[in-house]
Amino acid sequence: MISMKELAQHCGVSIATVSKALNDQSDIGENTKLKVKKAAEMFGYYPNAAARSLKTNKSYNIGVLFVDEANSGLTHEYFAAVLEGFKVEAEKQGYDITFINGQIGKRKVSYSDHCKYRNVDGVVIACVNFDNPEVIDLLASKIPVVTVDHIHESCSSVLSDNIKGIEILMNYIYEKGHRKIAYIHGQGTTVTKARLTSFYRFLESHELSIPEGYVLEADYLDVRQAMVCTKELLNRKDPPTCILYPDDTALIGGLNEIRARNLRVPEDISIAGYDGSRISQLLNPRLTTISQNTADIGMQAAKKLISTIEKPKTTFVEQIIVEGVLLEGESVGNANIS
Amino acid sequence: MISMKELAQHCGVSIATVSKALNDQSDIGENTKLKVKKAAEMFGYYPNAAARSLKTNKSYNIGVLFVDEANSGLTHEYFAAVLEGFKVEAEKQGYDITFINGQIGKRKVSYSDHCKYRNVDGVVIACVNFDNPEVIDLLASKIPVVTVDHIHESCSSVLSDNIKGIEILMNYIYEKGHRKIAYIHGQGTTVTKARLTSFYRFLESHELSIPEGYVLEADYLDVRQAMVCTKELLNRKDPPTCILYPDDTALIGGLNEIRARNLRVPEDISIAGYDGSRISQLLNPRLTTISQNTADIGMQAAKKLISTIEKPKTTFVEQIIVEGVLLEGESVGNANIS
DNA sequence: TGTAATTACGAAAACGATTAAGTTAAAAGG
DNA sequence: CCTTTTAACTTAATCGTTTTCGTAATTACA
Repeated sequence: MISMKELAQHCGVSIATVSKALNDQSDIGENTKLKVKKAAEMFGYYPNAAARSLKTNKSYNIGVLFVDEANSGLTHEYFAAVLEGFKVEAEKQGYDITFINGQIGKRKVSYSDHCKYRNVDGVVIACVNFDNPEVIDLLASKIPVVTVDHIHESCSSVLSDNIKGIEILMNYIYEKGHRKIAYIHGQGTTVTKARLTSFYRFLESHELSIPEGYVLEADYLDVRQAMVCTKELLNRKDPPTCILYPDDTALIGGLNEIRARNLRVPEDISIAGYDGSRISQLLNPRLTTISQNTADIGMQAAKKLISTIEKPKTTFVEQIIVEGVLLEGESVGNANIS
Repeated sequence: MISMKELAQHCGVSIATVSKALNDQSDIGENTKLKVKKAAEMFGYYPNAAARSLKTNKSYNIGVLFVDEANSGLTHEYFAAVLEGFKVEAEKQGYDITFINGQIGKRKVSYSDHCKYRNVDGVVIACVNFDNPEVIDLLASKIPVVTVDHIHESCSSVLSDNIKGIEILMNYIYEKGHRKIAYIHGQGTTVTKARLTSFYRFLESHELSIPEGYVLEADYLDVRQAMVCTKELLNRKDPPTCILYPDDTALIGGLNEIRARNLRVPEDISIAGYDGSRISQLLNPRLTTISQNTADIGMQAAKKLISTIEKPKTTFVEQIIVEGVLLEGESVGNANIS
């Protein structure tokens, strides 16, 4: 409301002095600084973001880019949770958050142009499709970027530890005596690759071999596809004793198919999810799943991005791996060793 | 990247001409306009948001304020879905979205100061606690506001039709033969009041009377409290034949309690949720619930807010009511009329 | 005491847009 | 043919900051 000009008048100094005093510049006397700061406090002065941004090329604003082919946006439970963690940390450090999109007014522009238009200091990208040319374009730009769950050579990323996640999960399942383990996995993405690799690696290191057709593909969060895959597995002559799902939601599709056949979980068949979503712990039986520490992932992303923004010279590009934990529910039981 | 100055040089006109041409002002010749616009297109020119905002006091930026006591933020499924709807519509109309919070840099400020700092053109408030003095302060400010699920005399609001929602639901339940209907309702908020009123009104108009203790209070989304309430109801000598829950998530607490007693839904007892959340349709049995049209609520809020911003004179304060629809699942069965 | 260095501040030019007011040239009017 | 309108620009001020450079006053030093 009140501007520097008025503050300056009140303090009997020039505008320049006010600016410098508030920014703690060295060429202002201690008592002047105090006087100005007190007046600013009194009048409830705060700088005009636009003016400051215009002059300094710094907006204290961070862009968030999220595009998935399903256009789920904020309704994507995992992403929303990560973003919430990101938001909390960013705000703590004095940054605000603005969504990046492909428009300026009525005109269609690229994501990177939108970022420049809003002059965001950096961008966090969490999106399924990193092949999108516009996303690639943004990654190639000068704007500091941190990606979530995707590795790119030019920027830091925060990754949920999918390798270890599957490892922990498989280990638990193995210990329970399961040997006939099927994996309905998600599609595309770095995440899928990591999990699948980890899955095969586990099999290998434990000298397990699974029949052809035990590894199936279904979209993330897609209940119907998971159901179809489950049906396929259960129809086999050699059905698995345990099925891994791409995520907790998809699992429900499988669960419904299982129940439709009057099979009990975990007595007749074991199932495991991924994500540690809210419902996973509300279902009956409670799901055994890997809980991704979304709040931490978000926080780490914010910390890294802000560090990249503020100390570009001393911040290196790195991959930050955030471990998940096993949520031991009741959906994986002891295998009937027959 | 390229500024008006450079555009002007290229076109051989003054900066003012460029500005006016791009803004379609009447005192610029048609051919000049065309020339400028073409050049702008060619060079990929877009205005500098900060400069424009500074000069015009318009930011094409909308603030989003969400504070609930649980600090669930974006992980709040209902809010996230509403916000997504809001975002889509706002972006379509050329507005960006920024989260409002209580900080500028390292300093604590009020929400309304934060809004002024970022110079947002308007704010959408969706929060449980409208008694928060800072929220009241913001509502009292000059900034255009639209609230979601809360009525305030000075601004428009978009409301899920809780009156009708409960009415539809009760009607359905009634038609199924239920007469002993219990209601575990949420706490505080305008929403709760509307639903509760509608509930009682229905009873009255159908000359139903329910025993003392059939109406209980439990926090929204609180699984444990819902479980406790359910326990209390089932322990009665005259247990209800149908229980309404504050929301689909809380319902799961009740469902678990019901299952723990080896009761079947809906054969032994019927239950109904509220929200039409994603899981509600994944559970077995599928929930009978009221689906709130979150995308529409968000869209309406955005439309109203932008209209208030752009045409303050001709836009009136109003309450926009968005109807929900009954999602008929299998959780409400025919009452055993005994 | 005279000069150099230091301290504390102010004047003014940016940043990139918008816009009121001024200017020129052509068209219109008598 | 001269004056008035109108059309089509340009000039320059402005939004609220930051920052470079300049300057006055004080202090340090020989």
